[in-house]
Amino acid sequence: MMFDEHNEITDPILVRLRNLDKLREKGIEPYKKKFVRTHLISEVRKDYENIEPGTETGVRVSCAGRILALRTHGKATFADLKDGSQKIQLFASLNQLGEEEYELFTNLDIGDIIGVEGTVFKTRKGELSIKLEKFEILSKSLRPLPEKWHGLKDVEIRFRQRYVDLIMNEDVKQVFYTRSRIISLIRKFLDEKGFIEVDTPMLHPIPGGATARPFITHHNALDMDLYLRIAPELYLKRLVVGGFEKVYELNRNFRNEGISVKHNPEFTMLELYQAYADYLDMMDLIEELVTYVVQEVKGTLEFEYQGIRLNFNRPWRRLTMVEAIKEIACENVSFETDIETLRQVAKKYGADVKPYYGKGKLITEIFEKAVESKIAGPMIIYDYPVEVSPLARKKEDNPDVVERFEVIVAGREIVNAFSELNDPIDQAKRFYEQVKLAEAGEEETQRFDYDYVRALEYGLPPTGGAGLGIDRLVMLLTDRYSIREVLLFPHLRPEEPEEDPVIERAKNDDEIR
RNA sequence: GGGCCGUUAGCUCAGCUGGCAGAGCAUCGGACUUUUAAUCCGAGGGUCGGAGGUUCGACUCCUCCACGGCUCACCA
Repeated sequence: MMFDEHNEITDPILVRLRNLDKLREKGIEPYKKKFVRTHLISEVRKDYENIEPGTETGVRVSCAGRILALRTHGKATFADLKDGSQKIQLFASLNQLGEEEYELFTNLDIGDIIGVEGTVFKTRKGELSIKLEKFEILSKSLRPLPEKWHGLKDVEIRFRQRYVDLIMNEDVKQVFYTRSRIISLIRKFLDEKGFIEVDTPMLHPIPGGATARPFITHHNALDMDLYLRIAPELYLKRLVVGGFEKVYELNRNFRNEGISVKHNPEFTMLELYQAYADYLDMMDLIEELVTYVVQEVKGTLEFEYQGIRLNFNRPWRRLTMVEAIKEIACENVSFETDIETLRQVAKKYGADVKPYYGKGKLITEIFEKAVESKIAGPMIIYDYPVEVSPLARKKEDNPDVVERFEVIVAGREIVNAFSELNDPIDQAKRFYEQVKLAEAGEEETQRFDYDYVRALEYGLPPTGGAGLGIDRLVMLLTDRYSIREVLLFPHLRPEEPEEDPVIERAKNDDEIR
């Protein structure tokens, strides 16, 4: 019900629409195009935070921001103003503003965006404030903000209307400042090492570079299906063939898989490739990169993630997959173990063992089910089975495994890296093995990419490559349990449009016109 | 996709074994020139997520649906 028995408007949006109308009746335009401010609120705070209570600086400043609280006391009113940098108290008095302006100020709604001009002073209670001389409504807010004390907690509203979450929850805003910082630190680190950032296609005719189900889309003019990329890997290595010896791409991948606390359909990856390097060089580079970022962001290399103690001091512990299984799960398995035993062990840990799984896949299953989640880390797990690594170079003294490693932190993979397979004949064989697996019924396999093999035929220098999951790194450094907390707009099902009095108003205006 | 849990005023939440729908904040009206979760007086505000069903009677029990959370599976 939007009207009560006295025919008063009770719907909060209608109340605010009425307030908007009142402003327009007074000839005040509530949506301005520009406001020149002299100070960010943080600058005012920085310059005058230390003045004594009761001090009038006489210094004039103009600031702008959103009203988050209003405390009226008859002929004087306090308000909290928040801009992108900080919050400050405003003091408005009838004396200073005059009757008309003062009434306008007390009738502001919480959430309104205003520009102010006044002098800096500190109240007797020691609150740094701006004594208003002038103010201007810059944007009228038509929707009530959540309650000031409990704030916004409803997770669904927080994600659907992230803008409200960001207004209300400073810690959420900090997560995204940190995210931005992490990304720019990574770019800075790689740029200084002589890497160049490149943009390769997001629309792939063949989804490659990873094992995952792709999103399919369609190009109308060419009448062809295209896939949103699942990884940029094959394009980046083509660039190494072309002579870019240090390249990286830091951008989105798309995978048509389940959504969970660790998975979003689109997520951000860093992939980097360095010519004339191998996976051991990648271990060093990744250790250096990650410890640099951790130190810059956390100020220390030892911290807790969700109660798990992490220690990023170098060198990180390095174990082969088989060693890790032995040490952490106390299972003595290897490529020497007969396949039936491997199957039994894998099943024991809950793996869904398919008949066509070879020893390598079974060992990987055992590692993932029995070991991975128990590692605090960071720990480097290396010597991955060739069976699960179709793009990595085989180890010279052991053809069962490849020169590949993953970095595990808090039970999760955050880095995957290897010496790139640069033998075109071997690569073609691996693609054929993937095709055979697909025929055997494996749902997720890599597709045969003829042009990629052709590129290798020209000669890919020995190359080391690595991929780093940015979202997961951000989760670690911001201590967030869910990936949604580090994505500004995590994927959600569409909602039913709610009734919106503002849109109703717009429709009615149209009818009048 | 499976399992478990949740959805009550603008927000945060109560609401017992089925019996008149509640609080705080916000809003509206009034008082108040140093408050800061301002205070004081007064008032209004609900399709109890949606649709069915059981019942004399459903926020409460049952079924289905929607959305969300956690979890398992696929995956990073």
